[in-house]
Amino acid sequence: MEKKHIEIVLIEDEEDILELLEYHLSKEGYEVTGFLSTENVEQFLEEENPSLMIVDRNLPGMEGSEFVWHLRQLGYKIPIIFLTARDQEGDLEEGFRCGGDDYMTKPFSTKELLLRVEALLRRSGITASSTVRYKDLMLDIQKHQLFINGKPIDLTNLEFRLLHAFIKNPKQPLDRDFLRDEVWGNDSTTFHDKTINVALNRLKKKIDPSGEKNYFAPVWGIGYKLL
Amino acid sequence: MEKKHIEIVLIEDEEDILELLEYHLSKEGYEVTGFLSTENVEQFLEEENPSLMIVDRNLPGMEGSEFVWHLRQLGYKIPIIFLTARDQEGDLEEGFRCGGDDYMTKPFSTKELLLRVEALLRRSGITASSTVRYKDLMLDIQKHQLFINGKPIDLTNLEFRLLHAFIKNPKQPLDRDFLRDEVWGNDSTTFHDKTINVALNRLKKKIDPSGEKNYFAPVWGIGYKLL
DNA sequence: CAAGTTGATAACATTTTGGTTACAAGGCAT
DNA sequence: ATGCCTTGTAACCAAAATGTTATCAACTTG
Repeated sequence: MEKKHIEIVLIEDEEDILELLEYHLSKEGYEVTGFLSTENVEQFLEEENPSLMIVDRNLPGMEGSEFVWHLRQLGYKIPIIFLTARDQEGDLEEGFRCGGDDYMTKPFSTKELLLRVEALLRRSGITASSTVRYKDLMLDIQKHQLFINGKPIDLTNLEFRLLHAFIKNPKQPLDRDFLRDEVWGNDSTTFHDKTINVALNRLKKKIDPSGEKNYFAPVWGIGYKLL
Repeated sequence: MEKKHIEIVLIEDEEDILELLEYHLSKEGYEVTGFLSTENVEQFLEEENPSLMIVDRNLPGMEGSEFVWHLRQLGYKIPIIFLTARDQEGDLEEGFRCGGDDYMTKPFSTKELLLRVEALLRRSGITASSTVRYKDLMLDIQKHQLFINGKPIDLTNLEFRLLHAFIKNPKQPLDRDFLRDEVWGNDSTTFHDKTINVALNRLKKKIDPSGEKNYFAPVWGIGYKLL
C-alpha cells in the first residue's frame, strides 16, 4: 500500500496488540506512532499534528477515557476510537461521554478497525483519496484533472477551483460573493459582475459541450448551483 | 427530554423495531421520521434537511447500502448509521464502502445506538435546519426555496424576502412601512404605494393560484397579515 | 346611499440580471 | 521575442424580475 501521509497515534499497553495494529495500519499506508501509555503523548501532539487516535480504555497510570477527556478539555478535536476489553454499557457510555467518536470491543477484527478508521477520517474531512466526486464527475485534487465517466478533461486553474467549489457544495446555491472569495480570493478590489458568468460559461462548455447534462443552474439574483 | 430540533430519518422495514427506535429517539428529544422502505425518502430529503439517517441494510426493494451509495453519488453528505442483522465481514465492508459512518449489528442496545448517534452528530457538527415553517409552508433559507406540502415552488428574490418577513411574523399585521424597510430596504426614496400590493398579489398567485388557501388577509389602512 | 379612500388586478414599461461573443492584456513556454 | 493559452473586460442581446400606471372593486364613514 502506498503512503497516505496520514498520521495515526496508537495507545495500547499490551505490546502484542500494539505491534499487530501498527503492522496492519502501516500496511494500509498510514504513518503510525505507537505508545504503551499516555505518557509523552501530549508532548507528541504538540509537535506533530496527527489525524486520528486509537486509544485503549484500560491503560496503566491514567485511564484512556480520562486522558481523552483531558485532551478535549485542552481543545484537541482529533478523532478518537476507543478500544476496550470490557463490555459493560457503563464503560461504553463513559467512552462516548468523554469525547470519543467510536468504540470497539476486543476482540475485534482488524478489518473492521480499518474500516472504522477510514470512515471516521472521511467524516472528519480528512480525505485519504485525493479525489472528490459528484455524479459522473471525478475531480483529482492533486493532478488538477477532471474525469467524466473516466474520460479525462483538462481544466485550467480557474476552472478547477470553480468546479471544486461547486462539488464541495453540491445542490447548494453559491452566491457571487462566496464564489469571489472562494475561487478568486477576496483581495481583488475591482471585480466585474460578469467575470463569474464568463468563467462558469467556459466551464460549462468544457465539461458539457453539447449542453445536454445541465450540471449547473443559475439561481436568479443569487448565483449558481450544481444540480 | 426537551426538543433538540434535530431531525433524524429512520429506515427500517420491521415495524416493531421501527416503532421502538422512534420511541427511544423521540424520548431523547430528536424529531424522528420513520420509513418502512427507501421509497419516498429521497423526496423527503429534498424537502427537509435532516441531520442524520439510520438505515437498515436489509430492506425490501432497494438494499439499504445500495440506497446510501445512490445518495452519496447525488452528493448527500448526511451522516448515516447502518443497522444489520447479519454479521459477516463482507457486509460490514460494503456498508462502510458505500459511505456509511457507523455500523451496528442487531441485536444492539438502544443505549449504544443513542450514544453513537450523539457521537456522530458531534463529529459532524450538527447542522441546525435552516428552515422556517408556517402551516403547510416551509421556507428553506439556504436553498432559497419554498415547499408547500413538500411540493417545491420557485420564488423570485423579492417574493422570497416578502414571504420570509411574513413567516417570521405570522398572524401579525405588518404595516407598509415595516415591509418597505424589511423587504425593500429603507434606502428607496421613491416608493410607490401600490408596489407592495402588486408584489404581494404576485406572491399570493404563485403560492396559491386557485386562491382557495387564503394565506394572506389585508388589514385595512395598515398592511397585511399572514393568517 | 354617496363620496372618498384603499385594495386588487391586469397591462405595460423599466430595470436588473444572465448568456454569449469578441477582443485585449498578461503569463508562460519554446 | 513569438505564439499559444488563460483570464479579464466590454459590448450586446435575451430573459426575468420588478416597478408603474390605469381601472375597477371593496371597504369605511357620514
